[in-house]
Amino acid sequence: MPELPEVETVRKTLIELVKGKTIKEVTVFWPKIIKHPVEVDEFKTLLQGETIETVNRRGKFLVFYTNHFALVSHLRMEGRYGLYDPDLELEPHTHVIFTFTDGTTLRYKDVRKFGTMHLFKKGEEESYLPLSQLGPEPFSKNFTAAYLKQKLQKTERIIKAVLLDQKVVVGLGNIYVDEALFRAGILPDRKAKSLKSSEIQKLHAEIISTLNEAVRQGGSTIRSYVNSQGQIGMFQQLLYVYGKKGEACKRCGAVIEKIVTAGRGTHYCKKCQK
DNA sequence: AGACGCCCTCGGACGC
DNA sequence: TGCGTCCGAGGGCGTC
Repeated sequence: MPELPEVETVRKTLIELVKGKTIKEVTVFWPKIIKHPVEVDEFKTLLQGETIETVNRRGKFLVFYTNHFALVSHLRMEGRYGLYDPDLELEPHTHVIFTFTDGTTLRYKDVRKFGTMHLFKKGEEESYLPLSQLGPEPFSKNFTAAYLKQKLQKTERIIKAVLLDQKVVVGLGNIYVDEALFRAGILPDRKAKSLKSSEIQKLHAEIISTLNEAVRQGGSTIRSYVNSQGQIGMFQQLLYVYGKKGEACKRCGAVIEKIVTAGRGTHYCKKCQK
């Protein structure tokens, strides 16, 4: 389930595979992946002859830039990109194929068909959903403890729900929210409002350091995540609570609990987190 | 403002 | 034990 560290790792590997390639043809087997333009034929036609200049990331979205367009792609849980020889047999769950003028193909696979693609004229992508409402990048100077404090104080929601909200800060999903809250020693179902300044400072620092370490490790491979060159991440070895229900806490030895809160499976240590 | 349903598939859990 | 069935997993957006 790609969150910021996984998407960043995909971006780094993907850019090496596609930079400078020119699109000859686009094939779409599952049109519902394409959210904009509404007509899939238009999506295919607009991309013909376009050359990929770079691949950026905004939150958990990949953004492919061509001469004239920005292709905004979300992998959701199981979306994957890979470069293939055109005569290689199509694997199951292949939904979109970009065929390049050099004969290679970029294939998008997604078992659950949850992923999305939006194509906009370059420069317009930030003005429309899905990018228009996003909060600051966690590594940017705009994401300060003071900013986070202000966001936490004016909501009735629990802290986990707030951290999952991409309008507040981008990049955190279920894994890294649970991990950052563990590292900060904060229970996931605390009211966001109830956090003290010292706790917010700690949480802010742990969000950044957790994501930073995960990026350095190439992300976490929990179920199926691999980067665009088929390599798994290594950060799962450094997880404290996510997916550890019933196991001993690495810090105190207490049993890791799992509850459902904010509509998500939520893991925590009742001794380390207050 | 915030909670909830929907999208989608399949592997693992569960029951007989 | 083996097979069939069911449901949890999750991000973002539209709706209430």
